[in-house]
Amino acid sequence: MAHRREDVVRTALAVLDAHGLADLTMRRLAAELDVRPSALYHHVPSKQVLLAAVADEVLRRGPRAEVVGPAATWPARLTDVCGGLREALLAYRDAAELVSTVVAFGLGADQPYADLLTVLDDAGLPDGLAPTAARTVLHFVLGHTLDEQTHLQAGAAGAIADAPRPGSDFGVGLGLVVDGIALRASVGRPGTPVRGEVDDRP
Amino acid sequence: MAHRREDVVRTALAVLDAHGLADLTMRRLAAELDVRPSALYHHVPSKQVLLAAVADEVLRRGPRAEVVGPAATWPARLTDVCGGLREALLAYRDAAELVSTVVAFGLGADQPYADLLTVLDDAGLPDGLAPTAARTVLHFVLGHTLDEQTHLQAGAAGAIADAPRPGSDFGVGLGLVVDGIALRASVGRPGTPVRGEVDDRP
DNA sequence: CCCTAACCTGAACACCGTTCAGTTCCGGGT
DNA sequence: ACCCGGAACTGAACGGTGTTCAGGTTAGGG
Repeated sequence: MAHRREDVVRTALAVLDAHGLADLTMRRLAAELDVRPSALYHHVPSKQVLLAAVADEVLRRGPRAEVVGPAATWPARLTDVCGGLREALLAYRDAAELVSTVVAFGLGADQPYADLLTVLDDAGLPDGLAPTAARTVLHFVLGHTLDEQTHLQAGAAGAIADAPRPGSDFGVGLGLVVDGIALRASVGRPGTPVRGEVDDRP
Repeated sequence: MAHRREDVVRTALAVLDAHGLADLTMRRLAAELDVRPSALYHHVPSKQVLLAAVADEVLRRGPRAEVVGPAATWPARLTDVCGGLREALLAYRDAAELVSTVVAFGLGADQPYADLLTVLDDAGLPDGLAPTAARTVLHFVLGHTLDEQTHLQAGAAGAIADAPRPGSDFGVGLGLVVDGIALRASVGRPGTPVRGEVDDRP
């Protein structure tokens, strides 16, 4: 059939979305491509690398929608980036879990951190605080969205008695972190704390 | 040999600490107990449940050191709880990864969230904000510590060119979140933002 | 027209979590 | 003293996993 690496990654994402991360197995993926499992190793050196590529693909397809322009205040831009990341993760089954582990083990998916750092570099934070702030925001977004997606899918299955997160939780929690950063920034001083709200439709 | 469930969990924790989560396998654990793998299923219904029990054991052994008294301000108590949780996770190899996944999938390890909620209930937050704030703090501590432990162990192995996190990162990042919460609290108003610093020895 | 390089097969290796019928063995009640 | 119940465990298997490798097939450019 003569597939290419691109086909493998795309099909892997399709299997992920349709059957979940636990069912994204090399044998299953090979069957979907009508190929023997060993053939996959001509396109990808290991499953780890494959998963990293799938994570990158999820983020690449995610809505990098610049809802607010580059002229907006940094809290508005930061909130925008976080909302886009969350939507990208919620768009595919188990994507939050996948991206979280890929990020945690440093196998790829560096774009979100880079994006956050770009925005925070314009916030006028004290020296060296921007990377720490970026990591703090990233930990929140990944942790929250993983939590949200897990409970969402648990609710979609038969698991009753599983209290779903209030839909506004993301915006509220993110607001806490953003305001904490704003306290250290030279623009957006306290007294006029920036109540960055995020677009939130389930 | 007549082992009990308690022995299994304790030995599992020892294997985790000595060889890492990837090597904590039912067969390996059985060998360590000088027993056949099937014997483990008389003490534990599945590996998932075993891992949850190990996570709980990690947290139980963790320093619930009440460095500050119950009479201290809530930001000080919150910082104390978070520092204790971090230390508990750093005390055993791969413990951050283990506890993070157990928490994320709701299989156990509820104590940290409960502890955070207890403290935040005294902060005088607007109605319904305390649980959201508790989850936000928990996501930060778990995410940060997982990151920290991963890079720590990557550095301990041969992986050079892996920039370790600055030791003060935890206290700084936590300070951001705590201050963001303090902005919403009726005690510890802005203008006197609480610079909660945490004990931080690597 | 041939040859190279990409692609793929078939078979195997060394693991993994889990199940289950049957065996061992010890402590306590009669 | 005897028996018995139950806890602990064995041995073997099942169906799965990621990965390796020698060899075969095939399409495209010189």
